[in-house]
Amino acid sequence: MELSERKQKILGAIVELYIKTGEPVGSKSLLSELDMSVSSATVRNEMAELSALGLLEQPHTSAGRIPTNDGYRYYVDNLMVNRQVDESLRRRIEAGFGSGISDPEKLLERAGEVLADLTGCAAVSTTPSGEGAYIRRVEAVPVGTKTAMIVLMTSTGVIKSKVARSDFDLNASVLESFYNVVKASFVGKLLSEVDTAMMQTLVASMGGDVFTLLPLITAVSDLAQEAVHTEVMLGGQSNILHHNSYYGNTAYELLEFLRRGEPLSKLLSSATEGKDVDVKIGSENPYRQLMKSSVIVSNYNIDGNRRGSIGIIGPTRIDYANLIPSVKYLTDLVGELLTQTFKEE
Amino acid sequence: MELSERKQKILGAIVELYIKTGEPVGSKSLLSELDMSVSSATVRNEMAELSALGLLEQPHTSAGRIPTNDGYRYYVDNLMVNRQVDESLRRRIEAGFGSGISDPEKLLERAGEVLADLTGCAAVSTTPSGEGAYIRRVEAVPVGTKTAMIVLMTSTGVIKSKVARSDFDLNASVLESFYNVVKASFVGKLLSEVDTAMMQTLVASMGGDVFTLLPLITAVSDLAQEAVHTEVMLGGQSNILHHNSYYGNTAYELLEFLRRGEPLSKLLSSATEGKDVDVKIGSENPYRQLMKSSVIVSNYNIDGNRRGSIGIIGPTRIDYANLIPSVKYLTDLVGELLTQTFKEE
DNA sequence: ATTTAGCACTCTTTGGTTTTGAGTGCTAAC
DNA sequence: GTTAGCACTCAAAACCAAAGAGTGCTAAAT
Repeated sequence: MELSERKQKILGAIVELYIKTGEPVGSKSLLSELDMSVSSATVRNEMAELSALGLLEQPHTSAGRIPTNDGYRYYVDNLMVNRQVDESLRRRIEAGFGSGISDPEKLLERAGEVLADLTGCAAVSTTPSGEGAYIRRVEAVPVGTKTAMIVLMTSTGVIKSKVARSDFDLNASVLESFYNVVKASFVGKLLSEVDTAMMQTLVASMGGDVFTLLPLITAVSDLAQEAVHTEVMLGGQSNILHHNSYYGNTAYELLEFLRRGEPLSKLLSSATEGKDVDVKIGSENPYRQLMKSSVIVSNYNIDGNRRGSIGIIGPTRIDYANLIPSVKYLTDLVGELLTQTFKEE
Repeated sequence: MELSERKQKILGAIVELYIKTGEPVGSKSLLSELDMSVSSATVRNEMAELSALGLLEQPHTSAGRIPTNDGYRYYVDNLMVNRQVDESLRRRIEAGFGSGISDPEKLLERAGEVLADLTGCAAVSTTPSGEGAYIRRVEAVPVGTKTAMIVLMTSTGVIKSKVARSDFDLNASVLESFYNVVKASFVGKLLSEVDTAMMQTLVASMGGDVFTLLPLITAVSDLAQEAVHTEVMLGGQSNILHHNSYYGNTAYELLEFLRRGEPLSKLLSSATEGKDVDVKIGSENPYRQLMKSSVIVSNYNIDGNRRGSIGIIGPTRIDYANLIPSVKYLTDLVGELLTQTFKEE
């Protein structure tokens, strides 16, 4: 869509003013913000044309204009200039991580909280995906004569644990054969390789040990499954109230929607293919509950591989110019932290 | 405070009716619920007296009565009969835990979610306190030539991990001396014994190894600190909206308050000394933000020792008779699950 | 001494009416 | 193409009246 320079200037100003004030923008109040040597009537004509193009709309006939989804989209794609993440903000972000959290789950949770505080939006973050990660180590720690805690650690530093209960005494020799099996069949394997087929052939090949070891081995497999799954975490829910106090009762619906991790997970993974930062505005979102919200998501990479996402959810009239860079900055930082921590030299 | 039998009956009925409907209870509507052979005027007189005693109040002169905090308190202490947790509810609770989550942190988080869903309130839960727990095992897993992931497991099944970075190569002999130190000075120790004093004497006694081992040992100590700390988790925030849509704007304030773990933690630990289930009503709570809320908290025990708490936060007009037993039931269940899992036979 | 019927009074809620004012679209002149 | 002017629209605010639920009080009844 081609717009005259003047139309662009007007559209941009309306979007920004509306983002700032939340009030529909009228031709006069727009002029007082913008130094243009034209009259309000001229602006009105332009606004009428922008409306006809579907970029602006009116809540009712005698009100000012607000941007439509397409209006925001045009703004984000063509008009907006990303603000720099300024020094003080950077410091706040970095301070938010405090001293070396190295558990990735905790780190990502914290990242969500930091982002939520910073942006005043709800924030989502996912733990690093286990795709491509392999099993680095497995331990069996006896906690009783017949029970042991199985601990699995992946190459991405994720640690999962679970108690396994056997019908037999877990004496030294049993543990030894357990470690043998683990060493032969699990350590170094990709998490995704540990599936039911693999387990079946493993069990078939085990012979006599199978009864004593089965519960332990099963636990290892369970943990591997768990570690592949990315977990979705949500923070800053209270911020939604802040925004949606206008929107009436949708706040509850939105919060309720965000509680369910599964749709969120889809949202994050579908987003941001290829692009640096993905912005979905209002009805561009695939879920009814997000029709009035915008979602800004970015991926973090560990060692150059995309491993997870961090994003924020806010009203469509969100401060794109400032927040998109913020999300990007935080995401990159998280990627760096994780890469550094788990770099294999 | 002594009340005539009739006053008790009236107060109880008002509390229950108000809890059910949320509307101030008038003398007539009360009579239609209650089969008493007196007139509304008599009831009015009684109500006036209950008001004078500070058990009832009126939102405005010409409205029905609602219970005051003291009114609720009297009801909970003297009038209420705990409902049984019925079969279907038990099943829902037990189903909520699915198949063997044995990571205590995850289990408690899940418990909070289950409780929130069940009660329609926000729920808080704490991870098992490390007080009295000892260090069961420590592992150092190399992730690079100079970095290792330190994993610590406690007797209560809590697992904490952290990456330690050294200036020296972590070769086999370094790891061996690390394990020696760990075996001698950490394994079997109470978490609370690992403090700065203990660390200082340890470092002093270490001699030449100190430079290579210090980062690793420090990490162990950090993890022990972390493991003593109970973590507070919050679930079901969206439910607060549900209730507080009446209350005006307090919902945001409340949510914002609940985000901060620290006051919550105090709340939980101060509560429920000795008692089975602790109920704090409105202004009985030590925080301004909770003045209009009630908190129902109960402890769970592992092996007979109090280890943490689970509770719900709702409006003062919460269904005490049903929810108090529910909280109790869930708490006991969690205690049992954790006890079973980590029982040392 | 309680209980009750009756009544005047209070105060929120509800709904309708009016006023206000920001903002528009159109027309005609520049 | 731009602008001044003007009639028109419509949400929001202000105002008012009526309705209704509920009370407290008094005086009679039990």
